[in-house]
Amino acid sequence: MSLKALADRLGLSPATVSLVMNRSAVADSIPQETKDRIFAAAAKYHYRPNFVARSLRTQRSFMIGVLVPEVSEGYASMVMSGIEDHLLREGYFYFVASHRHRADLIDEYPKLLLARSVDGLIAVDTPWTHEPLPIPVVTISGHNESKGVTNILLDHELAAGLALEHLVKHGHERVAFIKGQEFSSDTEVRWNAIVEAAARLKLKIYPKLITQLHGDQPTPDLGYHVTQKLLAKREPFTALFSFNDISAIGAIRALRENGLGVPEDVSVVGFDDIAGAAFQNPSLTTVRQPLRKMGVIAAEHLLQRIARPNSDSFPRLITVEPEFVVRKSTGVARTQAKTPRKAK
Amino acid sequence: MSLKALADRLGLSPATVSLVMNRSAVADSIPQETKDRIFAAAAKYHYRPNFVARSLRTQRSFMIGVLVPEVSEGYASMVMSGIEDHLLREGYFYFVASHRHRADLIDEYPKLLLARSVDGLIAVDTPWTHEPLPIPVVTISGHNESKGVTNILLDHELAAGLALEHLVKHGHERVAFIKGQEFSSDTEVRWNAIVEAAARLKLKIYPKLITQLHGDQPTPDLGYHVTQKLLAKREPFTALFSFNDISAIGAIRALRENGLGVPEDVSVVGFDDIAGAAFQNPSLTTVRQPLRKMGVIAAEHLLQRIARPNSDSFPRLITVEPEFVVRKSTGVARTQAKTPRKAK
DNA sequence: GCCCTACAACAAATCGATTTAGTAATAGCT
DNA sequence: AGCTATTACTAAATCGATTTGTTGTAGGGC
Repeated sequence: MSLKALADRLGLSPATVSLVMNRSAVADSIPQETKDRIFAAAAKYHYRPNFVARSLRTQRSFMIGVLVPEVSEGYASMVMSGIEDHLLREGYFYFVASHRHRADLIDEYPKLLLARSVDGLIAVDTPWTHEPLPIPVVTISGHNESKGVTNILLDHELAAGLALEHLVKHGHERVAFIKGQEFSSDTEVRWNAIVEAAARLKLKIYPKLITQLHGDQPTPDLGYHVTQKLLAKREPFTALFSFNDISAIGAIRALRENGLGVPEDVSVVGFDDIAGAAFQNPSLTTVRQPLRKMGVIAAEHLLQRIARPNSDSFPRLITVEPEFVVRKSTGVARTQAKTPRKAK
Repeated sequence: MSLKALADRLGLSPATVSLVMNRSAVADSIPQETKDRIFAAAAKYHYRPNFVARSLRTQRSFMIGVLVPEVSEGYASMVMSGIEDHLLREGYFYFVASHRHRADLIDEYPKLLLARSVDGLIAVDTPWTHEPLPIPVVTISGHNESKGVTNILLDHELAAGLALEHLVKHGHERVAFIKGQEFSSDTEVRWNAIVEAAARLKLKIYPKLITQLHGDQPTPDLGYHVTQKLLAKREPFTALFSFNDISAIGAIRALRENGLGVPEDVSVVGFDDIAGAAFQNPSLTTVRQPLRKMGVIAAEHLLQRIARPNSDSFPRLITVEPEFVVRKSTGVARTQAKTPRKAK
């Protein structure tokens, strides 16, 4: 049922019907009786305006593009959940595209989405080095200074401080670190924050206790392997601060297999507080990112920018605060750091 | 840069440029030299056809709607990952809408998506009782007989058989069951398959050992609570077969808190094999659903149906096979089922 | 009786592509 | 020369809405 067909049935022109349906100011002069007739007919025939046609005419599609590394992974999907909440409430739909860290896709998808006439773009955990786009862009953990981009970032200084304070307070002096992958946009900022917080807390960082994740699959295996290698160095430590919960889970397994108890021998701190963190065994002490909230904030700011196009007065940076969640994977440091026994 | 603008620069009509760009048969008579000029200009000015305009004219949007209960949850996001893989490869984009089991949204979203001119719909783990839609619909674990719908279902008979055979083989005779929520479309079918397989294997099912999940949040808490209640009955059992991995994880925690070891006192079998299942402690024995693959299959069949509209010869039912994954949460049954001690 | 304003509605252009039904010019054939 | 066939294009309709700029008509003021 098109506008024209509806207008024909009413004996009115499409223009009139459109004006009334959209509550245009021009329709003020149209008597209530006629309006009611139009609304009644629209309801009766289940008229819904064709969005494609409307988009073509108004140059507004009410569609948003969302770029993530991978949908089937806790971080991105929590953020998406927040994004969706707000967008659908406001009458928008969104496309999801996951690039799996492939540079060609990170480059191509925004263009494809643009050709689809999306009104705006949200990039989650995706490095953003694009030329300025003709539509508003919001990044979450994007870490960049591109023109026209609103960044939503965690306060990594606070995050690092909370985690290290917790460890220091429990007597840990030899702390191992698992850094994030090269490609992860949080990696560098997070690490700098850790170095800074450690200095402030007079916690010495031992280069031999620093490892880094490699590989782009979001599985605990990465943390497992990296921890195995760390243990092979036989460099004692009483705590481990992991880049994310997924890796922390793998790390715990590796520690266990090497005869080290968590938290008796080694305290483990994760990052993110993904859905599964609380239900690990032991439950994971971790730095919670307000992921859903970050998604909501991203959507809100994007829609605000869409509503006021070519206004230059939008925030470039929005910081959200982490929360430290103490669970069972951390405890008081052993006086003597234990070296692993060989895994049987 | 529109088609018209491009045509103007070339001194040709939009018609010609469109015909050539789309490699229409009508353009066969156009000399290669002209075609090359057109392609060169298109590349030079980065011409990309406006999808909205094209959709309006051709009545094909190359957009798919995907309906899920919740994006931030392992089951749906694994399936989505498979769906996305295939769709983007074929030049489609997709909208995601999560209904969180709200009946009004389950009813409304398909209509909204239809008004958006999607070419097809995939409903994941969503009961489907809609009137026939004018576009192809594929459901995953939808369990229904609606007209015009392609169903993709797990072979629940096989799944139940695999799990119960494993338990029976290990000497389990008193097996507790956690059924799925009322609203989950898999619940009934799965349960029927379990009853059938149990009969075949001469495994007695004790009504007192049957519990059911309640609540629509995808957290282990549901499994935890239900298992607490089960234990409160002080009805002995040596194994527990849970509706899904998430609940199994919660159940394990409840068992532990009541002084029962997994798998020493109680063997636990999950369902789905979500990403975290392998990295639980103990790692979870579970029935693996090929979720990504189910997503891919759904997308494939949907696109096939879109390619051949008003053909009635499409499969109504596609069955995929589960795989039984033996890990560390199951073992040989205790000769004497142990009753829980009070949690301290 | 004439002009002006307000009212109620509509015609037509527009968004950017696709696609059918042409047309003009040249070539080929008898 | 006259006819058809081919070549190389193009005009115009169309998809379904939005929106600007009219157009009659009725009523009010003088």
